[in-house]
Amino acid sequence: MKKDSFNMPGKKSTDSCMECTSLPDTEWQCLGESQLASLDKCKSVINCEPGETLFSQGEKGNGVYCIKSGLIGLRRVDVNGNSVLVRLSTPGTTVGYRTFLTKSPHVNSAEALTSSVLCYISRPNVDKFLKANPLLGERFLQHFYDDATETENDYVRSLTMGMKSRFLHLILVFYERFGYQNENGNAVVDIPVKKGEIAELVGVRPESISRLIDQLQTDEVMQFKDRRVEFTDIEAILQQAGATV
Amino acid sequence: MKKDSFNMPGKKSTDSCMECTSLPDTEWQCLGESQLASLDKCKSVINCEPGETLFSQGEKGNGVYCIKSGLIGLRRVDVNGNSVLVRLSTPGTTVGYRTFLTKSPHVNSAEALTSSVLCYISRPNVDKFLKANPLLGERFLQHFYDDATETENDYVRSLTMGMKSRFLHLILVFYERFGYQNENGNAVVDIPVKKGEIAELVGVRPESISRLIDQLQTDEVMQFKDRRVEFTDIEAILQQAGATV
DNA sequence: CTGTCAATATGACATAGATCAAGGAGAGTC
DNA sequence: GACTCTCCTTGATCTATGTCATATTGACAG
Repeated sequence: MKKDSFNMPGKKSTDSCMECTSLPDTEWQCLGESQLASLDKCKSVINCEPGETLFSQGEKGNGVYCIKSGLIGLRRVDVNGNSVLVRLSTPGTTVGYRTFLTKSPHVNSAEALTSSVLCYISRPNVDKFLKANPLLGERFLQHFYDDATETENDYVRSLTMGMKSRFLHLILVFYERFGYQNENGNAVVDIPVKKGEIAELVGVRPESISRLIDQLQTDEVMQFKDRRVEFTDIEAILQQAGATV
Repeated sequence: MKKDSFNMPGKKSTDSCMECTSLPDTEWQCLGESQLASLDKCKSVINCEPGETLFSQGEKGNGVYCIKSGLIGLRRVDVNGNSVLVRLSTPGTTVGYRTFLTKSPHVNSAEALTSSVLCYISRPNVDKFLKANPLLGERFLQHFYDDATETENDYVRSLTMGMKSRFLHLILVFYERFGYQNENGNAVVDIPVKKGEIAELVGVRPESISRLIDQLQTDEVMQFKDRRVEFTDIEAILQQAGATV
């Protein structure tokens, strides 16, 4: 539909796992060279535009998607149509692996939030590698553990802290992954999602985020320019991200 | 400190796993008779009074506790001292197993909410059984999966639904586990925790729960007598437990 | 039977977010 | 350059829940 700048079907040069810049961040890294080569042969590379769905909640899992680049959101929609972004997945993360731990269908939908490149590995092939290398399963278990712990943290935060703290926490998470220093030596992040998606991540309405950003700017805590955030009062940010205010 | 009606140190008759009424609900059930006999020898039986702590968040895990009877609450206290009951564990559940999946310390504290009887199995012994019977690990993984899914559900509920829906959902969970029909054919549950603990489970203040119960009674949705709840309008309960009202 | 303590209830009030209704503002299209 | 869309902002108002201070109740101790 839109520009296909990232869709270059002919170009296969970066499709090999061994050359993938995200490989070190993946569970697959524990596979040896020969197994990685075999993975190359059975995987398929997928280009996703923002809004495209990888799988939907309720579907049974047919394979996993390893993120090479981009950003994937795991979304949950409840009976009343309320949508929450439960988790974000960045390059190196494999999404959809949970249905391999048990036989249950997907509880969340996965959708591309930015233009993303993914490698799809079908269920039988995943099973093959899991069997061939027990380490792989352990890695996925560790990943699952980390996800679950993080969700539990988010749960507790949602019950004990206000929107402001949760928002600042989220911004700090983005900063950890994507932040840098600008020419003034100030901490800066380019938030990879829309404001409306921030709202879905914090679990509030977009209007509330809008007003909060307003307040943070007049309080000179941080400055927003489009999706670029510059931290002007790091102390306040760190303090309020942990404390109920 | 209090009456020791459940503390009968001399009485060993019900200490055997094979005779434990909760055995069928445990992961340990997959062990054969001989292994269960060996488990009997290395476990120790613990009687816990309400308020007693099994382990605290931040501690490293030294073993697991299998609940024979009673009720255990997993509690998380945040930096500001806000306490949340993240999860309840009923007989048949083994608590503290998470630290066996990875090497991380406990993220929650575990405490007895009612008089409880538990069997403690030390880390080396757990390791021994895990090695001897791979099925045991699988069962714990399944359990972990279910816990994580439930926490994710709670998380979404906390973001999308009001106190009333979350409260009713909790009551229904209690009903599923402990409910029965009374002489009038009405659904009844004896809530196993204090109102203040209900508040911690729902993630609100005790005063709010107090007022909510008041409202539910005048709306003739349910009647409370001490900890006994009688459902008078099941339709309303089911509907509002799912819907944002 | 009275004092004490924990748990719960009640009332008055404060506030965080939701809701509803308009109004910009930027990107792609004609 | 005007059109339309989606995304975002802003203002007015409403409501759920928190807060704080003060009862009440029931269990147990002396």
